[in-house]
Amino acid sequence: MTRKDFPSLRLSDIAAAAGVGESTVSRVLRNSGSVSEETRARVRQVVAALGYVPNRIAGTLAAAGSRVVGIVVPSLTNIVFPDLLRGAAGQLDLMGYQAVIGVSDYDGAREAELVASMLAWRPAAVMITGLEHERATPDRLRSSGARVVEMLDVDGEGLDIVVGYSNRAAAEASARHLIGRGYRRIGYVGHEISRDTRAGKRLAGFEAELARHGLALVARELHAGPSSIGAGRDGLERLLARAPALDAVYFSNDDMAIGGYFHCVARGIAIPERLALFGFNGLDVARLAPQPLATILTPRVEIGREAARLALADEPAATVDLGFILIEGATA
Amino acid sequence: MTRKDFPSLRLSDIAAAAGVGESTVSRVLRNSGSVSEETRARVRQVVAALGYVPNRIAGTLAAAGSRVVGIVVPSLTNIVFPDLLRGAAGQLDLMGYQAVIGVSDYDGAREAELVASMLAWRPAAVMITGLEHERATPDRLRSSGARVVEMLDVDGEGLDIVVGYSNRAAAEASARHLIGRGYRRIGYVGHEISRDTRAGKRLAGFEAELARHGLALVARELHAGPSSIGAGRDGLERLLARAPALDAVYFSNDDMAIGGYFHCVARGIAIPERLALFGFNGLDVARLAPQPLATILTPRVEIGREAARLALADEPAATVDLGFILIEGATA
DNA sequence: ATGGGTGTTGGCAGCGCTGCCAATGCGTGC
DNA sequence: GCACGCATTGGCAGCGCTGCCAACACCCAT
Repeated sequence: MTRKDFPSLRLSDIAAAAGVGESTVSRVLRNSGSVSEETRARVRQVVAALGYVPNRIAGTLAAAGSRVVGIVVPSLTNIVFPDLLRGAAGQLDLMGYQAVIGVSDYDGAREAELVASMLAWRPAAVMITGLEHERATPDRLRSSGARVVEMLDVDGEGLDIVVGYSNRAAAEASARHLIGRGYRRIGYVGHEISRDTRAGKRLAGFEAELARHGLALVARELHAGPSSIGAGRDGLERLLARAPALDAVYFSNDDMAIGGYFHCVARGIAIPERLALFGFNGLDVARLAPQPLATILTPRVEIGREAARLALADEPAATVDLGFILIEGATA
Repeated sequence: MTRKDFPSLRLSDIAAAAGVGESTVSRVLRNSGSVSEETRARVRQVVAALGYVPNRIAGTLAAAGSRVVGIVVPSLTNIVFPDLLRGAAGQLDLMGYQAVIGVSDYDGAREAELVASMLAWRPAAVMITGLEHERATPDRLRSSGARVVEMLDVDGEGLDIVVGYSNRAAAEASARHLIGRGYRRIGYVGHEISRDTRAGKRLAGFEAELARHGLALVARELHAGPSSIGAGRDGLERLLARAPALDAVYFSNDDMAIGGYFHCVARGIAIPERLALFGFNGLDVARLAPQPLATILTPRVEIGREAARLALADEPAATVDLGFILIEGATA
C-alpha cells in the first residue's frame, strides 16, 4: 500500500452528507452552540458512518489556541520523571489536552532547543523541571504567551508557576535524622551535580546542616554521569576503600542508594550497625527492600498532576510546595 | 500579567522587517529553494533579533503533513515503557519529529480513544504496543494514512510495521533453562494477564514448554492489578503458603521477580538452593542485585529507536524481531 | 396583527503558513 | 543582437477549520 495522497474526509463532506451547513457540524463536534437534538443525532450518525476524524491542526489554527502542552524532562531513566509525566499526562487528558514530550538528557542547551521547538506548536503551557535554565529559555518562554510551570524544586525564583518541594529542606531533614541517630562520620555518594542541579542543592543543604552541627562530610565520591544503581554500587565501594571508618552515607538519590545497599548486602556489611544509608525519592524498590531504605518520599505524581492543573487554570503565578515525607526505614 | 491576545509575530512581519517577500523568509527558515547568501543572512538576523518562532500549526496545515508521531504506551510505572519512549523520542528528535504521548493504563478502550485523538493531529506515524487491540483501533489507523508501528511483540499478525521480540520464545527459553538446571516443581507469580497480553503470551509459552517436557505448573498466583515489586513480594508469599514444596518460581516480569527476591532475602529463603527465581526484562535493578536475577534481557531502547526509524522510513510493512538475551544470573 | 424574543441554521472571512507560478536580472552561446 | 537557461525573488491561492454575523422560523405578549 502506498502512503501518499490520502483522500481524507473534511468537515464539508460531512456537512454535505448530513444535509446541513459546516457550522452546524462544527457545533455538533464541539458540543457548543445550540443544535436541535434531531440534527445533532443525524450529524453524529454520519460522522460515525464515514469514520470522520476532525483535523485538529486546522481547528487549532482557526481557533488560535492549541490543546497541547509541552513537557521537557531531563531523563527517562530515573523513574522519577515517568512518574511526573504520568501525573501530568493523566490530568491533561482529563482536561482534553495532549502532552508533547522532550528529553533533554540534563543538558541546558538541549532543553532550550526543545522548548523552542515546542513553542512552535503554540502550546497552551510548557512544563519543565527545575528553576535553572539556559539564558535564552526564560525569554523565549515569556514572550510566547504560554503558561510555564517549573517542577520539582521550589528553592529559588520561578518564571510563572512552580510546583515542587524544597530540596534544601529535604536534605537538611536527612542530615538532622542521621545526626539524631548518632552518626558522625558521614560520607556522600553522588552523581554529576553540575547538571542535576536539584541533586546539587541537596548536597549543599546537607553540608550546610552538618556544618550547623559542627560536622562536615568525611569523604565524597562523585560519579561522572547520570545516577544509576550501578553508579551507586561502585561509588560506595570506592568511597569505603578511601574512607573505611565511615558510619553513614548520604546518597544523591534512591537509585544510587539502592546500589549502595546492594553493595553492602553482597559484601556482608551490616546495615545499619556497621554503616547507615540514606537516599532520596522514596522509590518503590527502596521502600520494599528487605531492609526498607531510609529516604525522603517525594510526591512526584501529585506534582505532575497539580502542575498540569495549575498550568491550565486561569490563576496568577504562584509557587506551590507539596512537601516531602521522611521515611525512617531500616537502614539508618 | 494577563494571558490573552499575545501579539505574536508572523512571517509577514519578518518579511517586512527584512525587506523581502514572505516566500523568501519561508525558504530561509526551511532551508529549501535557492536564496542568496546575502538575503539569507539578513533574514536570519531579523529572525534572531525579533525572536520570531514560526507557527508550525499553520505550516503543517499548509504543507499537509505533520512532523508529529503519536505514541501510546500502556503504562509508565514499569520502566520498560519509559525505556521504549526514550529510544523512540531520541530517534524522532534526530529526524526532526516530535513525540506526542498517551498512557492507556492497559485498557483497550482507552487505547482506542487515545489513538483517535492522536489521529486528529494527522501524525506521520502512530506507535503502539502489542498486537492485540480493540476492534475499532486497526480500522481507524488504517484509514488514517499514518504509518503504524506495533512494538514489543512479534507473536501474531501486525497491521503495518512490527518491532519487538517473541514473548513466546523467551518464555520457552526460560522454561528450558529451569528444566535444564533440574528444577521440576515450578510455580508462577504474575499479574493481570488479560490486560497485559504479552505477559499472558509468556505464561502460555512457559506452560507449553513445560508440557513438552511432561511437566506442569504446580501452582500459580495471579495479582489482580498491574505488576509491581509489592505485588511480586506478596504474590510469592501467598504462593509459598499454598505450595511450600516448590523449587522454582517463574515471574511475569522483573518487577514481580525482584519483589519475590526481596521476600526470600527477608525470610532467609536460600536462593537458588531452596528456591530458584526467574524473571523477565533484564532491568538494572535485577542485574545488579547482590545475586543477579536469572532473567531475559529485552532490547527496549533499541526497539523504540528502530520502531521510530522504520515508522518514518519509506519502506514496506515488515516485522523485525530484535531478539532477547537469556541472562543466567545467580537465582536459578 | 405587530414587535420582539428565542432557538436554530448557514455563509464566509481569515487563522499563518507553504506550494506553485510568474517575474526579474544576468550571463552564455550562436 | 537575440534566444535561452539559471538563480533569485515575490504574489497569492488555499490547507480545514472556527468565530462572527445574518437569516429564518416560531412563539408569546401586547
